[in-house]
Amino acid sequence: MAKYPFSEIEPKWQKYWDERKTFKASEDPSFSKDKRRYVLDMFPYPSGAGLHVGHPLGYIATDIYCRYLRMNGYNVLHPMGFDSFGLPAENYAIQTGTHPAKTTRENIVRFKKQISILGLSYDWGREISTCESDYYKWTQWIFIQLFNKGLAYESEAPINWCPSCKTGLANEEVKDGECDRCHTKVTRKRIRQWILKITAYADRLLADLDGLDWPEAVKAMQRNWIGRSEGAQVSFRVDGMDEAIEVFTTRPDTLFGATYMVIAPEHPLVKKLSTSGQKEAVDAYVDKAAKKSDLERTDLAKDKTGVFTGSYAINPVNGAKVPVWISDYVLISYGTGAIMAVPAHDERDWAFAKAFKLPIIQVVAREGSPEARLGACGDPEECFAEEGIAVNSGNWNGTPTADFKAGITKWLEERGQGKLAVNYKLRDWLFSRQRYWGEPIPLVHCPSCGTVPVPEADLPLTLPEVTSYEPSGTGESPLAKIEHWVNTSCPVCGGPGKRETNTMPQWAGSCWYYLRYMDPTNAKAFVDRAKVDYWMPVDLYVGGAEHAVLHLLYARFWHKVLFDLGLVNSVEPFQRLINQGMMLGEDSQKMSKSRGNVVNPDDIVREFGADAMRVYEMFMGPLEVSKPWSTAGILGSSRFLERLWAMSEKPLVDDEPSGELLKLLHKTIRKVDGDTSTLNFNTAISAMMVLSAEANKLDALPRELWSALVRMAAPYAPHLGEELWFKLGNTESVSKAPWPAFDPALCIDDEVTVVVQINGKLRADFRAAKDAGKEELERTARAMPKIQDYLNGKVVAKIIIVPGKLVNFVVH
RNA sequence: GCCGGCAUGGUGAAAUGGCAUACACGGCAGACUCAAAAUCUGCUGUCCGCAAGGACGUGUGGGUUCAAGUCCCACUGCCGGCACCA
Repeated sequence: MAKYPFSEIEPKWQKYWDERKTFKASEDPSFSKDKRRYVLDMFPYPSGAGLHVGHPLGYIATDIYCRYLRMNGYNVLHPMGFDSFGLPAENYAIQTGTHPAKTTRENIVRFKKQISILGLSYDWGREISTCESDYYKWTQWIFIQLFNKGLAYESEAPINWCPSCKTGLANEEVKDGECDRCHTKVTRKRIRQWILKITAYADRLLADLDGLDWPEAVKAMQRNWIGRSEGAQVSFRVDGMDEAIEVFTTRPDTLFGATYMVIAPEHPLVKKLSTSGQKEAVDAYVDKAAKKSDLERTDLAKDKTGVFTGSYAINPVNGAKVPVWISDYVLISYGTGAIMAVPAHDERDWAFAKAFKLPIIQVVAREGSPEARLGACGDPEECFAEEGIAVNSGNWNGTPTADFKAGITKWLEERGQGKLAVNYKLRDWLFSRQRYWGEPIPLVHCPSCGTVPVPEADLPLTLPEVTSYEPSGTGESPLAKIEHWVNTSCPVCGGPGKRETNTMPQWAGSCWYYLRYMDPTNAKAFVDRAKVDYWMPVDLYVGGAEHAVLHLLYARFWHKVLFDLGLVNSVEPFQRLINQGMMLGEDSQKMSKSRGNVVNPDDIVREFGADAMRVYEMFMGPLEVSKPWSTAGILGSSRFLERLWAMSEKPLVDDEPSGELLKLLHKTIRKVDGDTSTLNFNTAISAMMVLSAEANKLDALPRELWSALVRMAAPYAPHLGEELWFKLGNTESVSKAPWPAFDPALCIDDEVTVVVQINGKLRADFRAAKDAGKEELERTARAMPKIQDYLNGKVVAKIIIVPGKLVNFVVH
């Protein structure tokens, strides 16, 4: 038997789908809301590097699912587009002078070609590309909505700076003190930046995670990243000054143990608190801290450093005078930038107090300890950071931590010296980049009107042509040098103004692309609300886990803002999320050029066909887990498809399949149906393999069985599916055919194997009618000679009988 | 250190608390063939045994249960994330 001619079949059907727009989606009102599905892939950055077999994994999965849904009568929105602003094209432009738009468009063509040979059922009529001005016009428009809502602000605080990418980075883009993209050590730099106030949505970004059908790991990562912590804000009066230091603490119950305070080197009170004697030392320390990178301030510098200001603060609970220190272990960006230090109950304060010989007073004792009963103790030998019972705390002695926290917070509040407070680890989003290839931020700086947005009628504010793409590295983008572009008139007063020269980060375009797919050519609005109501929210979103906090957090933030503006219908954009696992190389290592273990999908398609590659990638194991590629392994999937092809050459008969085979058919439909709907594609394929192997034993195929098998296989191997469907005499795409139905009555076996156990160990089995009663099963089991041997001379203490399954004799 | 996940044959893996290893790769044997490829059939967890059969077996150690890969407790290893966040 010759190999089935996939190299002819596959292009033929791709052309057929393309010409007939088989997968075009429209807002057809005849589909009820519950018969509509929006299935989305994370869109790619069209890199010039080309794909490896792991890249299309998620695309194949969603494609199978969409084809399955269509056959089950759903109206499916399944679009694809390109995240096309980004540094690689810009860096290539710097090297070669080629305009990034040109490189990007070429890469998109290449990318589309490479994925289109896989037979993916996208509605390409909805394709979008974030770097095209008819798209980014609306990215700019949304930015203006954020600006007008007060959610965008300028700042000059020190930021994360990547010296290699020559741009500022958001917190989320820094990993282990390195730039997430290029792994260069991040430094601190003070330049003017645009920041988005994502922290204003921290509580909702956290709370709304609960209702999402997302992997626990991703939800946990976002919860961690948002990092909500509850405590108290406490005010410490500065001795001899009309000033107070505000601190945030999660342990107000340890206030009696606060023996000193620490403010960050950037704290606004640094100058005022420094006494003349300490001024020189303070200035030197602050200067040194400013030069340290975040990495030096954290990972590398576990040894505590600091300097005394010379000033003292008054502890509100006991009036004690405590010294105020400056140290870079306190971060200006968290809480109030100042802490009360309780060395006995905080590891960091403990290390600092030891280093500078500051007093340590224990105020919490382990529950049940002698100290807890006594309410007092001597100098502690180690730091105790857990909860317990208050000691050395005046009237509060004996109070458990939780009660103490609540009580002291109320006590402080009554005296106007504190209140309940919630803090988030999440920082505002550093949103501007000092680079060329991004959306220009549509703002004009006017000397008399301030910063004003570009009027909607003037959007898109397009990128000007430049002669050099090179970033200046000084914190100005290449746009700053284009005078005719920078110099403009103020949209409010008409006077001279200057354009904002920062551009947006790559995340901007991906924050709302899923909305534009619904209405990709709308020139009047970013999306028509009626279309949003038709499709949103996204029912299934599939993509890589690397976006767990970055893209997924940013997009959720923008979506909530759009919701608040009444522009979208849901508080969350992506109801269900699945992270496809990584495809490793044959050596079980991450697939990468440098390791030389990259497998190219073009080669696989040429040798085995796209259908075989699709089926194999889904057959390998669960979608979510990482697994190594095996070119030898694809043979099994290839053989399965070849068997289907060979079976299609057999004559068809109109008789019903024989009893056992009919049951197998219906059980297979039930299995494949269930597993496909839950994306358990590997076990669905396995079930089809079993059915095809059984049916292949016949010389002539029952038409009903064959038709069902072809339709079940079609979402998985769509080209072969169409070919076999037409070979069956059909004249319309199998994607328009109904998914086969199963008869539950035919899924039940008349006779089942019942196993017999002695003390839980399997000793024998027998066949019995499926509905045989307990008495009958026990009688049959007891009658077996082998079982009689085991029971002989033993006392049967108990018999467990599960009808249709087993008989277990418990003996001794 | 904290948070999340994973651990089953030579390999990818399957298994509503009820026959561990379905399906596939690889391997072995056979059929077909002058021969090979392709295809088809059978066998393939480990150990003992000529066999019948038996013992052991899902990272480790405990536990719950008539029965545990599955539930509970403690641990080990690997992967991912966070990490001076008060």
